[in-house]
Amino acid sequence: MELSDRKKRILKSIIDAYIDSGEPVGSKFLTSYGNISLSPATIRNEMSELENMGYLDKPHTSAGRVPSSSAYRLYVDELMENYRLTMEELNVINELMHFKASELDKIITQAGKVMSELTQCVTLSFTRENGADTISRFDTVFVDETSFLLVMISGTKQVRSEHVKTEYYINDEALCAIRRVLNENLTGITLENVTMPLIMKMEAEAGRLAPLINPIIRIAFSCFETEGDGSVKISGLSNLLSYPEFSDVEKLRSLMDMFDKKKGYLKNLLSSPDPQNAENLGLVPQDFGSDMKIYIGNEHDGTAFSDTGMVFCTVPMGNTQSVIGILGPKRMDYRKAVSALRVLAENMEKTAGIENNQNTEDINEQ
Amino acid sequence: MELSDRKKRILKSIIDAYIDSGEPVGSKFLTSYGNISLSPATIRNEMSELENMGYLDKPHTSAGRVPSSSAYRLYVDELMENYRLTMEELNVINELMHFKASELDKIITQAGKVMSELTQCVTLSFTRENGADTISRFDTVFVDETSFLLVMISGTKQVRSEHVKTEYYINDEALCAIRRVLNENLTGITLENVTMPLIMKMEAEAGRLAPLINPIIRIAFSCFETEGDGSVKISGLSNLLSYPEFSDVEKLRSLMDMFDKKKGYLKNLLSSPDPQNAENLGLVPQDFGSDMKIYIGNEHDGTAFSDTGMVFCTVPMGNTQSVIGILGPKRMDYRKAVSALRVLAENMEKTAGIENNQNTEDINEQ
DNA sequence: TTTAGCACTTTAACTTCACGAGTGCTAACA
DNA sequence: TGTTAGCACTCGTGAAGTTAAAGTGCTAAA
Repeated sequence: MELSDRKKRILKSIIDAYIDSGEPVGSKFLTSYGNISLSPATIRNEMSELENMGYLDKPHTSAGRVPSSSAYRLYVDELMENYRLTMEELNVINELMHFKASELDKIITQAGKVMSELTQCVTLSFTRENGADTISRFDTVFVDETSFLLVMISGTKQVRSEHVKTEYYINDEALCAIRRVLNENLTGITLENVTMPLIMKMEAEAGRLAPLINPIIRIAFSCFETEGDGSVKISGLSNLLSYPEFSDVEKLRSLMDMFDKKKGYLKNLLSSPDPQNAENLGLVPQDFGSDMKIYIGNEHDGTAFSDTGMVFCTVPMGNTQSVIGILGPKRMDYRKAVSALRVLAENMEKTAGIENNQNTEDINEQ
Repeated sequence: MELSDRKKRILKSIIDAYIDSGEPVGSKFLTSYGNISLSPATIRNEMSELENMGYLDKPHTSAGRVPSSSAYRLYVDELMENYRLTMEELNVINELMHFKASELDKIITQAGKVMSELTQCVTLSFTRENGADTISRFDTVFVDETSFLLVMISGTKQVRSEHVKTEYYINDEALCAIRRVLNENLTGITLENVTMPLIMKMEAEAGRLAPLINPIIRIAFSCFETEGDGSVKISGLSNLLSYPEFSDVEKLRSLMDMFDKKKGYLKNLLSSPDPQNAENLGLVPQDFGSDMKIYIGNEHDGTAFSDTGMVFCTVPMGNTQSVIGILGPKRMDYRKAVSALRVLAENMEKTAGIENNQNTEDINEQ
C-alpha cells in the first residue's frame, strides 16, 4: 500500500517532533506542531493506519506514537528536508579549514571535534589505509653517533619516518651503506616477499651493521601497516549523556565498551562498503547520496547499536581517504548531521588539493 | 588527639570493607570482617569517636559509616597494606614490555590500556613535553618535485619530521639552499626570537623559494610545540560504569566533559608538581613514595573530581618523561593501583635504557 | 470524510505503611 | 575502667494503593 501524501506529511511531523523532544508524540500535539490543519481525531485515524503499516510504534496504550526504524529509513530517504546550517555553524567549519596542520591526521581529529560539537553527537573518524603499499625509496638522516632517522617513501608517495636508536656507532658512511642495502633489496616488495635468504643477503651486504637489518625491516614495514585499534578517533562521547535514551547506564556501557574495546569492528563498519558488516552490528545500511551513508539501528536485536543512528561519509583527501561518522540516538538530527558532513567533505576536498596553500596565502597577506 | 592502635585497625577495616562493597559499613558487620574481636557495641563507641575526629561520615542516622576524605588520606599514608600482584597480573604487565614498539607514544598508550584493565579504572596517560627546546639542526629529504620531508633535531635530541608539500618546483639544489637558510638562521633560537627582520633576511637568502620560508617556520616551531589536547590519552572509560557511584548520569557527565573538553586541565594536573593545580580541581594531593602521588577528591566542592581518587606516577623513559594516572571512585583500590603502577614504572625504566634492544635480541635468537 | 464526545487504558507521581538496619544510650559486668 | 548486652529511636527502602494526566479507539453526528 502506497503512502498518501497526507500520511507522509503526518509521519514527517511525528518524526520531526520526536527528534526535537524525544517523547512519544500524541495526536493533539501534532495539530499545533507542523502545518497540519486537521483535528486530533483525524490524525489519530491516520496514525493508527501508519502503525498498522509498521511506521509507528506505541510504547504503551496511552502514550503517543514513536517512529519505527522503517519510519526513519523513509524519513532519511525522502521526507527529510535540507537543513540549512546557520552562518555561525558554517563559520565553525570554515575555521577548521584554516587549521594550520600539514598532517592529515590532525585535521581529521579536529574535524571530529567540530562535528561532535555541532551535532551534539559522537563522532568516529579514521583515515583509511590503502592496503598493500610498497616502499619505493629509503632515505636516512644522521642524528647522532647512535641514532638516525629512517625515512620511507611509499609507492603512493606517503612519507613515514622513524627515529632508530641503536648501540652501534653510526656515521655518514655507515648510513650511506645501510641506505644502499635497503634501497637495493627492499624497494617495491611486500612483507611476504621478505624471505630469510633475502635477509641473510642484506646482512652480508651490511657488514658490521648486520644486526641492524632485522630491526629496520620490522620498523619499515610496521610503519605502513594499519595502525591497529588506535586509528579510530572518537570525540564528543559526553554529548550522548544529554539524551534521555542514554540515561540507562547499561545501554551506555554497551556502546562505550564498543568504543573502548572493539574498535576493530567500528573500523570494519566505517571502512568497508560491504553492508554485511553493518548488519552484523545490528545496523541497517542506507545509501544516501554520493559518499554519504546512513545506518539506522535495528530495534529488536540486543546489540550496542540497536538504539542508535549513524551518518557517515568518506572524504577523499589527496591520496588517502578518511571516513567521518556521526553517531547519536536513533532520533538524532539526521538533517543537520547530513548537512554538516556534506559541507565538511566539500571543504576538505577543496583544500586537500592545495594543502599548504593557506600558508602561502598568509604570506601574501602580510 | 592521636589515634589509638585499635582505632586505626578499626578504621582500616572499615575502609577495606567499603572499598570492597561500596556500601556503608555497620558495626555488626565489622565483627565478622577484619581481625577484630570486639562486640558491636564497643565498635560503635569507637566509630562514634572516629566520626567526631572527622574520619567517618554517616549518610544518615541508620546507615553504616563511610570513610571521609581524611580517612582515605590516612589510609594511603600509613594504613594501607601492600597489594601483591598475582602472577597473572604480573604477566600482563611483563607482556606489555615485549610490545615491539619503537615509538614511545605507542607504549604509553598500551600501558594505559593494561592499567585500566588491571584496576578496572580509567587511565590517563601522556608524555610530558620538555618545555622550551630549540632546534639544533634542520635536514631535508627529497620526496618528489613538489614536496619534501623536513627533519628537525632539537637540542635534546628529539627528532621530528614533517612532510611539506608546495606548489613550487623542488630539486636537490633547492632543498640544499633551504636547508642552509634554515640552519644558518633558525638553529638555537625560540619562536619569540623569530623577528620580522629575520624572516625578511631569510626570504632574501631563499631567493625563488622565499614564499616557502614562512610556512616552514610555522611548521618547524609547531612541531615541537605541545601537541594540544590530543596528547592526553584516556582508556577504560567504560570501566567506571560498573561502579554504583557513577550510575548517576550527571556525575558521569561532569567527568566525561572534563576528559572530552578540558584535557588542558588534566594535563596541568598530571604534569605539574605544583599542588595548586590539583586543588583547583578539588583534589587534595598526597605525596606517596618517590614518583607516586595520590590525589583524593574533596567531598564538598562540586567539581567533577569530588567523588574520585587518583593515583599517578611519572615514568622517565630515555630523555622524555611520561605520566600515567589511574582514576577511579574515591573508594578505588589504591593498594592495587599503587602496586600496578610501581611494577609498570620499574619495568619501563628498565627497558627504556635499551630501547630497540629487544629487536637486537630477537636477531640473536634466530 | 471529518470531527466532537466519551469511555477505557496505562503510566507517573504521590501517599501510606511496615520492615530492616544501624545507631546511641544506659546499665550491668569483668 | 573498659567492655558488653539490651532497648528505644531514627531513617531509608520497598510494597501497595490511589489519583491525575495523557492518549487512544470507537461511535455518532456534522
